[in-house]
Amino acid sequence: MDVDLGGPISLEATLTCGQAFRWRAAAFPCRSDLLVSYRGVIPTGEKDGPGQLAVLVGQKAGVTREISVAYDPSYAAGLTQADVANAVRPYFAASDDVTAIEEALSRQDPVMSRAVQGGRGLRILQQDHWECLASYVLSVNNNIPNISRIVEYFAGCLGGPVGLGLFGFPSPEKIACQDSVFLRQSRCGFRDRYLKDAAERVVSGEVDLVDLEKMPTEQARKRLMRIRGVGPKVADCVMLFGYHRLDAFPVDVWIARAMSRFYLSGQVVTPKAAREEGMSRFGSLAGYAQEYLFFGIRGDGPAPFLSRAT
DNA sequence: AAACAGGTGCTAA
DNA sequence: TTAGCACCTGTT
Repeated sequence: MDVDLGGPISLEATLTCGQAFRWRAAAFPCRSDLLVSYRGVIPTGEKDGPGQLAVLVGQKAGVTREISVAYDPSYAAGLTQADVANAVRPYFAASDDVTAIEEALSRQDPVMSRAVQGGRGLRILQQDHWECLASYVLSVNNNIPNISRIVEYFAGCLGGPVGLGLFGFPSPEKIACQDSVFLRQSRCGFRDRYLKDAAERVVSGEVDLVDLEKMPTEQARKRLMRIRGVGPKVADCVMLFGYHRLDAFPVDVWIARAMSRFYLSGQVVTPKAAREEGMSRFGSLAGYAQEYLFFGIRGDGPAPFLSRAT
C-alpha cells in the first residue's frame, strides 16, 4: 500500500535522526525498487486491540512524497487498509507543510539554510505519548544504541506481539507493577527509578497524558517535570516528539554547542540560555530548526558540516 | 584505563 | 537561581 504524505519525506533523515528509538533498516519483501526501508511499530489508535502495529515503510528515492507501507494482516485484526493508512499519516505528520517549513527556515539565516539542505524531507514524528515519555526518561545521560537496546528489552519482555517479529511498547500499568529487580535486568541503570516514577504518576493520573494535549506547551512541560528524571530537556523532547509541539526546542549538549558556535559567537552558554535563544530565533518552527541542526551536527546525515572545527 | 554518552537530582551558596 | 558533583552501564 502507498501512502501520500502531501509533501516531502526522507525516511532516512526522519527515522535515523534520533527522535525515535525503535526503527531499524530492513528489507522490504518483493520490492527491490524501494531503495530505503525500515521496520518499526506505530500506534493505531484502536481501543480494543494492542493499539500498536509493526510496519515496514519504504520509499523509492531519498526524498519522495509517497511512502510504501506493509504489515502482517493477522496482527491487524479489525483494521482495514484505510485504518492503517490513517494511522501512518499522522505518525509521519502528514499535516505538516514541510515544504513551507523548509523554505521559511532556509530564509532564516545561512547556517539554518545549510542545515535544512542537509536534512531535506526530515519530519518531526507524532509518537505515542507514553512510549515517548518512557524512552526519553531512559535517555538521560545515556547513548542512543543503549537507549534502543533498553527500549527493545522492555517491549520484548512486557509487550505483546504486533507482527513482523516485533513487540509493542508496554503500557504504564505494565511497567508500574514491575519490581526493581526486574527493572534492573533491563540494564537501564539508575534510570529504573525514573521510569518507575513516570509509570506510577501516569497510572495514578497525577500526570494525565491525554490532558496534556489541551494544555499550552509551557504548562504541559511543567507538569511533565513533576516526574523524577524529567528535567527541561526530556520535557521538551516529549512535547516535541510525543505532542508535536513544534515550538519546543530541546537543548542537549550538542545543540548547546551549536547554538553557542553559530548564534552566540562562541560564548559559553547555559542550556537555559541556548533554549531561549533557539525559541526566540525560530519561534513556532523551533522544533524543526532543532532537528535540522541536530541531524547536521551528528553526521548521521550526508554532511556533518556543523561538526567540523573552526 | 579513563572518559564519555541526547541530563537530572541534590546540596550548598 | 545557579554551580558542582554523583550516577548505571556499555564502548572506545
